[in-house]
Amino acid sequence: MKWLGLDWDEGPFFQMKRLDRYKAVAEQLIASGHAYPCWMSREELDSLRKEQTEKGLKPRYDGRWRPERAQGMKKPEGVKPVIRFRTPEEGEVGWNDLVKGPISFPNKELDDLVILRADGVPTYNFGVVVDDLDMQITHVIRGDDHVNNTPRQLHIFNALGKPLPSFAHLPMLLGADGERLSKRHGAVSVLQYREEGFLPAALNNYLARLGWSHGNEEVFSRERLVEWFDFAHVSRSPAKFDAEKALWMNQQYIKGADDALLASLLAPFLDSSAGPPLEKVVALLKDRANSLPQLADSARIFYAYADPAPAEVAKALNDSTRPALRMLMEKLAGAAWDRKSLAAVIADVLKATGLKMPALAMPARLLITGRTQTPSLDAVLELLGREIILERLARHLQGE
RNA sequence: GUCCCGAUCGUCUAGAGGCCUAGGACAUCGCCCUUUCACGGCGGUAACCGGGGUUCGAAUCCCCGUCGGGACGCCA
Repeated sequence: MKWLGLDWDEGPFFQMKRLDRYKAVAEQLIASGHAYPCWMSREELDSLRKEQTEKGLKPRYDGRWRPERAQGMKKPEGVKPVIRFRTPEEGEVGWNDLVKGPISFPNKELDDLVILRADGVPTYNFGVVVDDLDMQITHVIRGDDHVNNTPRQLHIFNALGKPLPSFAHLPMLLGADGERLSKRHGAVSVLQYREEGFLPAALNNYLARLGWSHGNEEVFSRERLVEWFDFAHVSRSPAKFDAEKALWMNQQYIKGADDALLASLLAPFLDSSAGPPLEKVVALLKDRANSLPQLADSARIFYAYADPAPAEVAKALNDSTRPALRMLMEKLAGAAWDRKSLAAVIADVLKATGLKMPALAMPARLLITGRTQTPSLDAVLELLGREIILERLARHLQGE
């Protein structure tokens, strides 16, 4: 969350430190007839569920320890009971979901959920209601997978005589394969995107855009998102994460990022200790990278020289390029070292030899950087410096 | 199996009954720019799941089907 720049107002709070509070609320519910102790064992529950499933029924607790039914049932010796909520058996519960609209469930689909375990630890559906109440939560915004928990929580709010918060259920995120993306399936930590060289602002923007929209807007700042966000435009169906588009978004942010900032972010991906100032290199390259590792890789030509394959060199050097490169080398030895002058030197060589730019620039790139895909030759020359350029050209033209 | 929710280009989406000959973005294809690769510019291919209604008129509303997702724990 810190990496993404998402901050919070208070907490964290630990439920284990609030056990007394949950217990007190549970007792209140028991006193008002909304909850009751249940001594059914896990084994009994398991076989009941198995039976129901085999009959094609929904597996549910049957309410056998409800006070009005437990007459004559024998409490097992020395066993602490769990506390169950007494869910209404008739009617239905519903709410107006901020993103999905009206949703309702028949009460007969629900069962009497456990709210407090025998050891006094609250279960999720009970714990969050107490927490939401105590912390004065106004909007419960969570994943679609919680839609089915909402009616149970609604009942608890009602039993406590408290007003309901607003509920909003956001669509699930699916992986490229259409499989749900979650902690338990296809787990991807957000931090993995940091490792893959995403800028937090880019990921924020992409994620915000996934499942929510504001007309045709694609690239927008966090401030804009805050200004524009509304539940009405949250989509109601799950969305697949598209790595290609995420990368494109990242590229938009890399292009617009500050050179010095980018240079500092590159540290984990590149050793730039020997060579030109990384900031200048970044300025030259940032338009053509969609991730930090990719940017680092294209920057590497300035910091780590790898000899080109001899076969490539042989292909690049022929009777017209060889003398042209020699001429370039000679002129560079005495040239003023700024991009404009260097461009003029290159133009001179082209004029004198009659070669086209690519015919000279491609072999020059290969000899100087070991690669054929680099920024403009004059820019590369300027950043690398005279000494290195002359040394590399000489190395390959030597003895020719 | 039961219940809940959903469905527009390959993907993310715009769309609140006539502004839709269905718009934008990513991807893809072509052209231009060009010192290679990118960036950028221009253009193309490409979608309202199916069937019934309602209406003068439906991508938009209703019903059924199909498909997709979610939930059915003393997990959260």
